[in-house]
Amino acid sequence: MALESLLTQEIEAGECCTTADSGTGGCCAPGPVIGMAVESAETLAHLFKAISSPVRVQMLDILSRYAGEVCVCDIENQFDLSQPTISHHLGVLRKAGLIESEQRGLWAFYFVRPAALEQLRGWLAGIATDKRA
Amino acid sequence: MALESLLTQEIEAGECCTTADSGTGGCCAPGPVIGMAVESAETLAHLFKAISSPVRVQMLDILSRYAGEVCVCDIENQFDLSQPTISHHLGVLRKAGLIESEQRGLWAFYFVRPAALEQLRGWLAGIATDKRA
DNA sequence: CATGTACATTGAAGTTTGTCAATATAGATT
DNA sequence: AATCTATATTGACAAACTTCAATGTACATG
Repeated sequence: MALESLLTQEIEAGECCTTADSGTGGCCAPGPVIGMAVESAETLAHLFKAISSPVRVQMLDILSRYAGEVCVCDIENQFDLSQPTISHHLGVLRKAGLIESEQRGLWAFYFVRPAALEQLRGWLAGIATDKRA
Repeated sequence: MALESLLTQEIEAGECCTTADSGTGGCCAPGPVIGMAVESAETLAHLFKAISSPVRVQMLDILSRYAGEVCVCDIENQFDLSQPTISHHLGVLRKAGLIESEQRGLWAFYFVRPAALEQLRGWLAGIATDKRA
């Protein structure tokens, strides 16, 4: 209730919100109430973490442009990194569910998985932005 | 040229791509050619990294729901974390350009910045997904 | 001005991440 | 079978991240 009032009321001097200090020692809203589900946050954060490296951003970019048609050695050549490191980054993206691989003969071909991306798009679309900034 | 051919040609046995070993010792496409600009990747990765923690995902969620109207102490109460830790996470989001703060008397009110979010939305929208998965 | 309150910064400890060298695996070639 | 080639895994180390206690800052109040 603290927050709902905040949205419509002016803040009085001496209180940071309307239900200041409701017994628990805190100044404002009590416990974890207003946030999203914790598991959702963890799932999303895990996906974002997988894309939180420039190398992996570029990998996704490459894989999306040449969907399913670049072998790991092609990807390897785009970076100044060792083969195990490339393999590691692909593994991070794969374990996060963002990409998938298909073995063809001696080579592995990766491609982007739509489902995971859709989750990110959906959440980002729902993040409303303030009017003023 | 290696990759363009890959998209239309079948892979011959014994080669992972059509221009295999063009003198440099590699098997496929040479140097960094097919990827996006490195700075773009770094910028995007930096933004994604800022959202790569469950705490910060929840913070963005809260800030978007109660845009510009939650003080730090409100946010603080939603987590089982110390005040400096909350301040740290807000700082990460702020330094990444995802949120901004406004001081009102004794309290600080944060709100989401549309520009940064739009960058992420734009890139994610451009990541094409393969037909098969 | 002295004190209290909201928030930020600093410093330190434990954990995670990025990277590579070395090694393993598995399919292809001879 | 022996060898070669593409990719994955393991182990190790440095860098970065998360967290908290302690301290600093700035506004507000008595």
